Amino acid sequence: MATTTAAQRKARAKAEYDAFLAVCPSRKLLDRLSDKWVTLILCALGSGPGGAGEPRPMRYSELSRLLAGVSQKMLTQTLRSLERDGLVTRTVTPTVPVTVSYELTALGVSLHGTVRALKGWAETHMDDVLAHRETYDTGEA
Amino acid sequence: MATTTAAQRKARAKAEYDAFLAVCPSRKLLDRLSDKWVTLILCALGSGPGGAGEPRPMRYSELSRLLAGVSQKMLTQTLRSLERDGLVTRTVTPTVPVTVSYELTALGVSLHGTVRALKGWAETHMDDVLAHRETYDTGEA
DNA sequence: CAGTATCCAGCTAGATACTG
DNA sequence: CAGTATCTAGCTGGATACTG
Repeated sequence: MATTTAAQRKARAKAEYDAFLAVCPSRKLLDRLSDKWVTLILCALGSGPGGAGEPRPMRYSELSRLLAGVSQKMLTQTLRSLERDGLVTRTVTPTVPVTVSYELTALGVSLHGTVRALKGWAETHMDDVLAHRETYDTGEA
Repeated sequence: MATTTAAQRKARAKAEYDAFLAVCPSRKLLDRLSDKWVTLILCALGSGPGGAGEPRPMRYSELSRLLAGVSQKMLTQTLRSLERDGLVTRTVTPTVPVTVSYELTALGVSLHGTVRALKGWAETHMDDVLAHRETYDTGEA
């Protein structure tokens, strides 16, 4: 029997990894997470019919349409990395032509709130940031 | 007198900007926010003595020591962009040698919780991700 | 439909040297 | 201390063409 609960192990994990340290693997993970396409894909796959946080399976083509401007290369590459990291699942249905569906895992769902907040912040505070930039830029002239 | 409250304007802003659209300025803002150093700097400046969320002024050299591995160029560049966007303030005290202090603005504080959550998620779930990667990689062999 | 493969322009970011 | 300036290797990501 385990002498530590899952919650205890989580707490220990958080204490042991420190993204401020260059050598820490969590630094590299943070770097991967800090990606425009990661944020947008995770946001998209987490906007279920019941609202935010609920997983919503999406096809490759759906994603490619929703994430305007993403290249095939970046979409595929990002989805693969998310699959590798256990954040999304990739399900192939052998229809003709083939159908591929992507869905958030439990791990992916646990991150969804944060990336959604990031996207939401950018949209909500766009005007503030724009105003600050203008002030800064005219002051520098 | 204004016929709309600040809260109403915020809601409208959020509705008007959509980071899923390639042409939307919030897409570019999201891209800037999606940066390893932005996340770490914002985390650092928001870890006040009373805990998370409380602004904590830091000197350039303090930041450079805490964010292990950051180059002078990246630190300065990132701090400048955060200053331009109104997320941090830069205060120069004319001592000899000069002392420069960076501090989160109210806008910066409003983003702190999210970036801290991102950093925390990476540290907490590092083990899960690592486990998934191993499974994925051995399966591909 | 859902990719894979290849090429390459351009930007990024590290290293290095210098300064008020 | 807190930068600025410069150079460049190499990685990123877009464009393009092809496939099961």
